[in-house]
Formats: sequence, structure tokens, C-alpha cells
Amino acid sequence: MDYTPNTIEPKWQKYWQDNASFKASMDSSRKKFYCLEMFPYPSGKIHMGHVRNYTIGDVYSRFKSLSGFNVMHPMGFDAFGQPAENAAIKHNTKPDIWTRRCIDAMKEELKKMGLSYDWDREVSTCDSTYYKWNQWIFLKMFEKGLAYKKASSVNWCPACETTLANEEVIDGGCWRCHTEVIQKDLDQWYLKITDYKERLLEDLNKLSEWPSRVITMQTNWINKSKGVEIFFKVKDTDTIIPVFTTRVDTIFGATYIVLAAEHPLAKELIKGKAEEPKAQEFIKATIAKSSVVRSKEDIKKEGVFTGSFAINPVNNEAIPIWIADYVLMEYGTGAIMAVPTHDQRDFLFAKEHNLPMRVVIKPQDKALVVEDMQEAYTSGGVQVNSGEFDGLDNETAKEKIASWMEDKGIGKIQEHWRLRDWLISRQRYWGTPIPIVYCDNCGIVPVESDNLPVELPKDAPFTGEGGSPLGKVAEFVNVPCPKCGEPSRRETDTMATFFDSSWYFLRFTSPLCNDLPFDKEQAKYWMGVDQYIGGIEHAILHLLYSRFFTKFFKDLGLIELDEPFKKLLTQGMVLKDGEVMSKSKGNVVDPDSVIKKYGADSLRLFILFAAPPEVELEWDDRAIEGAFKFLNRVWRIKDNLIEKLDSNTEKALHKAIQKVTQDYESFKFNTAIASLMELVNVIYKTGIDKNGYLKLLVLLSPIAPHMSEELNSLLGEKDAITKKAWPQFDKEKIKEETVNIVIQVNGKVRANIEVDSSITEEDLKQLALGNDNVIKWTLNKPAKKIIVVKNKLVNIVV
RNA sequence: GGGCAAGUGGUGGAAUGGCAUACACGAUGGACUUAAAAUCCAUUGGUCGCAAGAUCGUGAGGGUUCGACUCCCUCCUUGCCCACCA
Repeated sequence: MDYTPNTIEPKWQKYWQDNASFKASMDSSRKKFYCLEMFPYPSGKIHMGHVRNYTIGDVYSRFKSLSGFNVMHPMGFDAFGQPAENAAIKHNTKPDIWTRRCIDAMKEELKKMGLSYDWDREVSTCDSTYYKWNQWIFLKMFEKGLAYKKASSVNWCPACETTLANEEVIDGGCWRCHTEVIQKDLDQWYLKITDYKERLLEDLNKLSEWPSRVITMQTNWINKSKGVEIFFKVKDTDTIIPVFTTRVDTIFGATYIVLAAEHPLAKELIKGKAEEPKAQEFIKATIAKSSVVRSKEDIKKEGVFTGSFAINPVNNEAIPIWIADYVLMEYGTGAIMAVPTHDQRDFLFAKEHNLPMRVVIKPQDKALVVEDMQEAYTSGGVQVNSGEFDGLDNETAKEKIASWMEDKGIGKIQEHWRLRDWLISRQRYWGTPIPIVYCDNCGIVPVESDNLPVELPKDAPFTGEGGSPLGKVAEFVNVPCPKCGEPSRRETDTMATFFDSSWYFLRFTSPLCNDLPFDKEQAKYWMGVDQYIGGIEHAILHLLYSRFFTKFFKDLGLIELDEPFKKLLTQGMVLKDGEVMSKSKGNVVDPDSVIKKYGADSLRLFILFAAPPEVELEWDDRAIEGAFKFLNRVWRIKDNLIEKLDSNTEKALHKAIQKVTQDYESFKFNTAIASLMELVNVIYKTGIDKNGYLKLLVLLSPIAPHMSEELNSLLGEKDAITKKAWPQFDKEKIKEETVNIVIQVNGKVRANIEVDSSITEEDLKQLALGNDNVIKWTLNKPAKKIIVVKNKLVNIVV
């Protein structure tokens, strides 16, 4: 009988479903294991990235389950978002209909992969039973002052007609449609994630099982830096311009000041000056450009003189005040002190506009002359031209100048954080309505939590143009004020979808809970997520937001833990011909067609065997055949089972159990598969008995679950393979009586001997010295030194 | 510009201080077959050699060590993330 995955696989998928093989229930007598892969956006079709992500999670999950853990392995859909709106417009349907269809299609494909999900826990963020709790969480945040409204200039995508968080702007374009982003003033809802910045930074220390690069990226994102806010007085006035710097050691070299075009003082300073008309025009032109466009490196650093001067408080020098496009209002105080000799941006600007320069830090061993400088000197060195601080090294000077300025009241030591508040408003239809009402009498009024959910109207008109579709639905917008009952208007913005995905892992613990976002008892048992698996592209935003929400829930008393994800694996991308698979490059391999041809087991095997999980994986059409061939090889063993296992094969089996177990545990699936292949190669030479074969099948079952179940059942086993126990290896059986010892002379391998593993060091030395080849290579020279590494090698140095 | 990875046969990769290239793909040869496919077996880093064997070899150069793909320094290349963050 041949191996026919197309008949075997649906059969076992049905069996698992009918027998609720992967249903997880709380059982405090058993050790739990919560294995989670990042839930997908339901595009309707899975791609190889999904296959890789979910196969890794599935193998680990099945391995943990066979090892005795009470495993929870849920799956759901991150179903709100803009593509549904675009698709609905394109296909003349409605986002919810389109999304539900996509979810069904995608679920079918996921099931065809044979993934061991507890589908009873499925959640879709577009269900009102889910987004009701988004609204509840939002109201709690509003109550605690963590959700607030701010009128501000925001990134605006003209194509999507929606605001974007800075984090969502990629290379000056919208992260989804790549249209160039412009600036627009809107009243926006923000979440005050900055209230949690200390904890978000501090608690990174607790995440010892996260990849260090993700920790580094988060640290840099939150980025705490120490510096000094310096007070520059505008000459002949009482106006103060505060300026923040991390390089206070360069303060004596400040030769001008630069304000952002948006700086509130900019217009005031130019008033009545000869420079006013030119400066006015510059300000207007600069504000029109978005921050992202302005931040492009190739843009020339433009600026105008304001006609005003500032007094440098450390030496009372009057220095010119400029306005320039390279200074951004959002950072620091929106004004900088420029030190062209020691900052490259200032250097270029000063050269361009002929501004003065002065060296205040010079290298240890030589002089630094302004006229000879081709670029700013940004390294450390010795203070010069810095008054009483001359001669100090600049790091010491930094400390001393800072406290000296603070004592004199001309500066203030400050912490500066890079992390900013999180903009969650979207002028979109397909998202969670923000549960807020605007009343002429009462102002901003939260919807009563008893009246949640604020349902998304099913038939809002949207064309993709002209702002919020919800604003056009009268019966949605016009409601009585929850406080005074007078006619008022609902908020028509919806929430960014990152909100939805910031707590779904908690909802999985009790997806039907209807009095809180999640059940406290269930969450206490199942949380935190023992293993989280997903793409490196989520290393900052999604993980940071999820950490923020978790800390917020802790503060509400809903959970006890600080961090949601104990262990994190970031899988590498799937490439074809050295490039990321993408529709635009036309190099996409459709998983479904591979499953049709070779079966899900072969696809799973290939994707794990081709590379370790963390690194990029190169798709290879031929190697998938190799995976299929290997499964056939395992399949055929069933026809040639022998009665009695010989001791060498038995040893090979036990060694494989040891190696495969270790490798699964540490996500080294590629080498685990290699060991299984080696074992199969041995079996082809010597044969194996039924008992040994069954063990091999259990070892293989996390990777090729369908075939393993089929063979297990063909051999007459009553229990499904998912109910079996993980094989244990016997230490006695893998004990080696003899070991191979490498003999080196001066570090070069010259001989190889087989010795009893209990041999003493002295005997081994003598044996090595007496070896013919060793004698040949030592040429009777006396050994200067002999290094013996137990059970491995002898190195004779002559 | 900053940060983080990575660089090993024709290819994917293995080895984290101790026999470099496990396992697989591909290739070549053989067995089976009327034949092909499938399957099974063997060979497969370079150079020299009939062979035994020698010698070179993990991006480049240096260092530490009895011994380095592995640790350290300098450089090169590629990828990813971030970026006028003051």
C-alpha cells in the first residue's frame, strides 16, 4: 500500500476534530503550557510565512502535549483593518461579509495543515463579543486618564484618508499603501503609554528568554537618555528659549540656535525685523512638508535667520537665532543649540549658511583646527575654549557642567525619553467604534459600560473617500447624551487595530467570558504565554503595546503578572531566489498547491528541515520532493518489520530519542530531522521491530502528524498517537563501551584509535605515544606537553 | 548616520574551543527493469598522487591558544530594524 497523503490527511483531520483531540481545559493538577502563534490578518489565503510560523508552533505544541503538559494552543483572527474596506469597495461587497468569507477560507487552509488548534477558543476581533471589550478597556483607560484627546498635527495618508502613528510611516509613506504622508491637524485620541515608560524599560530585564535583539530594539525604542535643558534668553527681552541637549559638554561651542518652523516663538522673533517676509514664507513652506519628508537625508538643510539673537548663559555671548527644517517640533523642546564642530547636522548647516564655528573638544593627542575640518568631530576628547572646564576629559566635563549650570539656575538636568504616546484614532469604518459621546452641555462623555458594545452599523456607506463613513450614518451618530439626555453626537473615529491585538492572548483563556474581558481564574491558570512565536517585524510595536496592556490589567487587579510572554521566538522570513516572497515580485509559492501535490506533512517537514527557525529560509521546489521521499521511506518500513531488534539498532534508536528530544526542546527542528533520517538509514540496513517503529512514529508525529497517526493505526494500535507518551531513552542502552580518540601532533590529526571508555589518562598517553603514526610524526623528539581531553583527544606537542 | 544579525562544498545547512562540511538537495556511477519512472546501493571540497598519503581550505588580514568556523581586534560584503531623537 502506497503512501497517499491526500486520503490520509483529511481522514485524521476529521478524527482530531470529532475526538476534540486538542481541546484544552483548566486542570490545576496538571502543569499547563500555553503555546501561541501570532494570529493572522484574514486575507483569505495563507502564505509560506504563516506556514512556517504555525508549523513551528504546532510541532512545539504537540511535543509539549506528548511530554505530559496540559497544552493550550488557540487560534483566531485579527479581523479589523483597512484591507477589508478596500476589498469591499473593489468587489462591491461589505467589509464584514468579505472578512467572514476570508476567515472561513483561511480556517479551511489552516485545518488542511493539520494544526493542533483548540478551535473552540477561536476569536475574531471584528465580533462585537470581542470588540465590546476593546471599548470596555478604552473606558477604563479614559477613567484612569490614560486615554485623552489632543489636537495635533498628525501624519495623514491622503489615499487612505486616515491618520497614521509615526510608527506606521515607512520611508515617508503609508505602511500599507506607501502613499506619501502629509501633515494634517486633527483632534485625536491618544493612549498614554508614556505613563508606563519606566516599567516598560525596567521589566525588559525580566525577559531573559526573549531574543537579545528584540530586547535591544525595545530598549532603543523607549530610549531613556540623560541631558540638560538649557535656558537661552532672547537678547534685549525677557523671553526664554529652552533647549535640550545630551551633549552639554559642547555648550561653549554653541554658535547659533535653531528653532523648528512650528516653534511658538518663531513668528514672534521675526516680527518687525528686516528678515520677516522671507522668514514668514519659509515657515509656511516648511510646515506644509511632513516630518517624514523633512527627515529624508538627501534633503538640503534649509533655514532662515530670524533677525534675533540669544544669550548663551555660560559665557553671555550673543548668538544668532535661526529657523530650519532639520529641527523638529516633536523632539525635545523644538529648539536646539547648534555646535557645528561637534555635530554633523549642525556642521553641514553652518557650512551651507556660513555660520561661525568653534572647537571645544579636541582629540587627546593632537590639535583640531576649524579651517581644516571636513566633518564634525563627534568622538570624545579634552575640553578647550570651555572656561574653567578646559583640560577635563569631555565625559567628566559633561557631569560637571551639568551640575554647575543647575547650581547657577541656567540649566536643568533632565531625563529624555524617545517613547511617545500612542495615537489610536482612525477615520475608518472597519474597526472598533470609540465609545464616546460629544455633548454641547457636558463635553466629552464616555458611554456607560452597561450600554456596550457600541455596535458598528452594518451598512455604513463608504467609498474610500471623504473621511469617516460612520459620520454619514445618522442613527449611529445622533444619540442622547448619557449624562443629560440632550441630543449629542457619537465619536465617529474607530480604534487602530493594534489595540485589538494587544490583549487577544488574554481573551483566549476564556473566549466566552461575558462579564469581563477575560475570566480572572482562567487567566491566572493559563497566563503567561509560555511560548510566543511570530515574525521579527512585530519586535517593537505589537510586543510593546501588549506589554503595556498587560501592565494596565495588572493595575486594574485583573491579573497578577507583569509580562505577557515568557519566551519569544522570532522566526525568519521565507525567501524565494534570495528575495522575500511577495505578490509584487511574483515569486509567491502557494502552500495549498504544495499540499495538493505532496501533502501537509511533507510541507511541514520541508519548512522545518530547510533552516533553523530564526533565520531566513530559502524555498526550494526540489527539496520539498526530498521531504516527500523521506516520508515514503518511513512509510515503507512497515512492510519489513522484524521480530528482534539487534543491540546496535537499539542503541541508535535510544540515541535518536535523546537527540530529538533535546532538539525539539530548543527549536532545533532541522537537526532533529537529520537525526531521524540517520535513524531511518540505520533501520534500512538492519531492520526494526514493531515496538521500535512505534517509538519512531511518536518522535516523528509532531512534524508529520497525519502519516504517523495512519501508520500507528495500521499497526493495530488502539490509542491515537496524540494520546501516547513521549518515548524515554535508556541511559544504559546508549552507553559506549569504546570511544574513538583523535590523536594530534602539534594540533594536527595524525591518528585515530578506538579505546575502552574506562581507560585511564596515563594508559591513553602511553597508547598515543606508542602509535606508529605518532612516532613517525614526532620523529623521536621528546614530548614537551601532552594534552588529554577525556573521551575525545590527545594532543602531543613536540 | 546608529543598532542588530549573518558570511562554511555546486545548493540548503551541521559543528559554539577538540576529526570542518552531519543530514539533505543536486550530480555521477551501479543494481533492478524490455525501457523509463520509482526504489535500493555506492561516490561526491580543491590541488598533487597509481596508491598509501600529503597539502590547502569556513569573507580578508592580524591576535589569543597545545588546538580557532567557534574567542578578541581591524577591515570588507550582505540582510534586517531604526533614524535630522539634539
